[in-house]
Amino acid sequence: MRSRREEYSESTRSALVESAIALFTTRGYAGTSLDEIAKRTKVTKGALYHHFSGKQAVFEAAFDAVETDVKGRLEKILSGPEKPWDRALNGLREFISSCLDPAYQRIAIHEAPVVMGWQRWKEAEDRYSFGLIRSSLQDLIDAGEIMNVPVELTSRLLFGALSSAATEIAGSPDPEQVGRQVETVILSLLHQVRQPASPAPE
Amino acid sequence: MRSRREEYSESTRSALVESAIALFTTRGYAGTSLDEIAKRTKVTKGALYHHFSGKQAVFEAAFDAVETDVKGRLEKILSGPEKPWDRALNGLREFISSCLDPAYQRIAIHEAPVVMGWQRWKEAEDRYSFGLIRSSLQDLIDAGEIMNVPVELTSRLLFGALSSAATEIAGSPDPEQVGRQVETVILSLLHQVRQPASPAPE
DNA sequence: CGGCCCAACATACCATCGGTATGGCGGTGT
DNA sequence: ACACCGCCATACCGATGGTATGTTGGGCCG
Repeated sequence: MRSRREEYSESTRSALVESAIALFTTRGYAGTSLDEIAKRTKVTKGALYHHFSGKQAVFEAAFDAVETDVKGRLEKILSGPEKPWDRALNGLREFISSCLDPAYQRIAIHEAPVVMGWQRWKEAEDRYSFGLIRSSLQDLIDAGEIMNVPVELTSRLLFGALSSAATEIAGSPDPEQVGRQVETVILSLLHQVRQPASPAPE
Repeated sequence: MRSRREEYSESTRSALVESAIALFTTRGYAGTSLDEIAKRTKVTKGALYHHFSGKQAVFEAAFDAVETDVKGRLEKILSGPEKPWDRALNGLREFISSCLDPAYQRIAIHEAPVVMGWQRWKEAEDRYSFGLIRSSLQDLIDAGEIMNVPVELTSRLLFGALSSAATEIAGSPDPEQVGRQVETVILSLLHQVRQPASPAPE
């Protein structure tokens, strides 16, 4: 049972997270003050510190929010009825697309490793988008679609490449076109490790 | 002609940079105060502000130092007498090796994009390690060793993948072994793109 | 219904840190 | 030798993350 009290509390908390996402995205972690976040939410710093233990905690809540969002969309696609290779391909497109979201890109990709520390970031990513990329790769191997590459490491390489690519895409004047280019390059690499079971369809 | 005055000045400046590199590497940008840097160099903040316009400038000087170091080693290898493919291979090994340096990894790879801003970082990287990677790739294409991939974009992907890989290597209990694994995976991807002249995608 | 309790905030304050303004000492050119 | 100025020290300010304490209003018990 949720009392009115708890409703209000949850409401202000999510409002704080929303403000944090907006400000962290535009001004970055260091460039945003807690007073700003509080002011934008129309509460005081006291309220903020009631819900979060500090600035780091606020950031991690924002990180959690954007990651959960992306993870949801990816999971939906990756659990579809298509064949493994097609699911992976759609997942790839969706991930690139997600990386174009300024919030995800700045908070989750760029600032998170620095703010949270690489160790914590890596552990967190295991439960979010990176985890999905890795399991997708594992699926492709299990289905015999591609060669038996080292999953953990290859996932890292892929994730790093895609993250860089996403930044490049977002910074380009024609994101759509560069996006397709990225897809082409990635596929032209992946195609090479694809098992000879199926001859190249395209 | 360098007077004693200038010698002293240059000496303190480089000492400041050295301290900055050490502190930024261990505690990160946000976790390091200018007072600490000054204290470690046995000068005051006044001296620091005489040589640098602010904290950002100190960081960029540190960035410049570590990047110049890596660039020097890479250039030496990449201008060797070997064939393009072998030079690139050696360059790859050297870059991976360089990424294992905690200072280069944390300052140049992780914090720089956040601290300097992605735009400035990208422009700076063009003049350092990324620039060398891109020109190496261009050389391979010019020499007909690999397919005519989009150089700019593929370099970004490579750079991103290698950076992630380097972090993974450095964080592993057996860096040497993971390092070789990275080399294997990268080569197994690139090696397939290596071919007797073939037409290009758009 | 009345009064107590505690979660949910607000207010006031402190320490630290980046940055600035100013002072002084010593090398250097004339 | 004398003035000058680069090199660095000292003192101070405003902003910001964090803390300590005050206040209010909903929930619950008698």
